[in-house]
Amino acid sequence: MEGGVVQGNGGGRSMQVVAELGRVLELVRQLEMHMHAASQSSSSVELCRGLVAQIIALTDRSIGMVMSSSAAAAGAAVEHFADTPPALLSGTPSPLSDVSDQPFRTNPKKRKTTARWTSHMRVSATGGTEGPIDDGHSWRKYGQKDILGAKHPRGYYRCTHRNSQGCTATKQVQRTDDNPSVFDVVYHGEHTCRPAAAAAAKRPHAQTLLQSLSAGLTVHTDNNFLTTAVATAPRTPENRPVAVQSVSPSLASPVASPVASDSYGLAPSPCQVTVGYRDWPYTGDLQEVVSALVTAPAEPEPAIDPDFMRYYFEFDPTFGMDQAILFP
DNA sequence: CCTATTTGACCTTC
DNA sequence: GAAGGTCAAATAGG
Repeated sequence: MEGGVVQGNGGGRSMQVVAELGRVLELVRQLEMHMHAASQSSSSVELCRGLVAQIIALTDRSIGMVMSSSAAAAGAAVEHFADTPPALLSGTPSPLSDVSDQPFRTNPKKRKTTARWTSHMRVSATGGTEGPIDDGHSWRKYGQKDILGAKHPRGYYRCTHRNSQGCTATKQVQRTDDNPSVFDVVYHGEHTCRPAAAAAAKRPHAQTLLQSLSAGLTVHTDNNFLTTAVATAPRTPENRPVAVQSVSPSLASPVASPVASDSYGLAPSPCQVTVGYRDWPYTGDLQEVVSALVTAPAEPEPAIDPDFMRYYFEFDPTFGMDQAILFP
């Protein structure tokens, strides 16, 4: 196993949901604003009611999109269920959070496990008969169990470095009933092992990494290198796409974003940035990285101060990006 | 020979 | 007692 390749999820449906949730977020912010004024004005109360109705409708629609895409997920790719580590969550409970607490299938007789699930995702394998994706770690199978009500047995894996390095990470892999080439994978615990030489050797070449990142991010340019990056790539817990991990030298003038989850500012030019995946970072010149990642044609750019480049990376923590920009 | 997988037995929890 | 999770001896494969 471990020879499979993550297939893209098309991105279209995800992007729709992202757009919908973005509007929900905006409405909630407006609601919060008007709620402060609501005690003094009856028109604000009416406004709040209207906003609540819109939020409910949008949320319903988003949930519907997710549910329908899950149902139609035959052969499709990666579904990342509410697994983002707490530190990365914006504090809003996910409507899917129930799912992560119930690995694989709901079973009233199933014993409760200690709440240490770290990740639940659905992955598909190319070829159909191979195991799910190689997630960058080496695993050793230590058991298999037929599960009541499931067509396929569940495999139990632990980190190969459990004995040598005391790494306690484990995962469970099970084919879904609907589509045998689609696997449910539950990860337990965090890897504490050092990546072996073999794993390090799997690191893609810089150009490959950038190409992969380019395929996984929707990046737009606007005037003055204004860019927007939204992660759409399938990801594993170990390798979340990261828009920008760090900027060096540090920003000349970080600017507070009008939207809390966004970050933008002026970067000195030349400037080194680190992008890529959590375990596979790539550091390069900002301009080079941006041009490598850009998928939308650039607007004609007005003259800017050659010593600075303005950049803008949209940051959506719910989509598994670790961080947008590290302000000094 | 070494390492990984298989599989029945055993353990834990409900 | 049932179901899920883990252990460890037997086996397979390089």
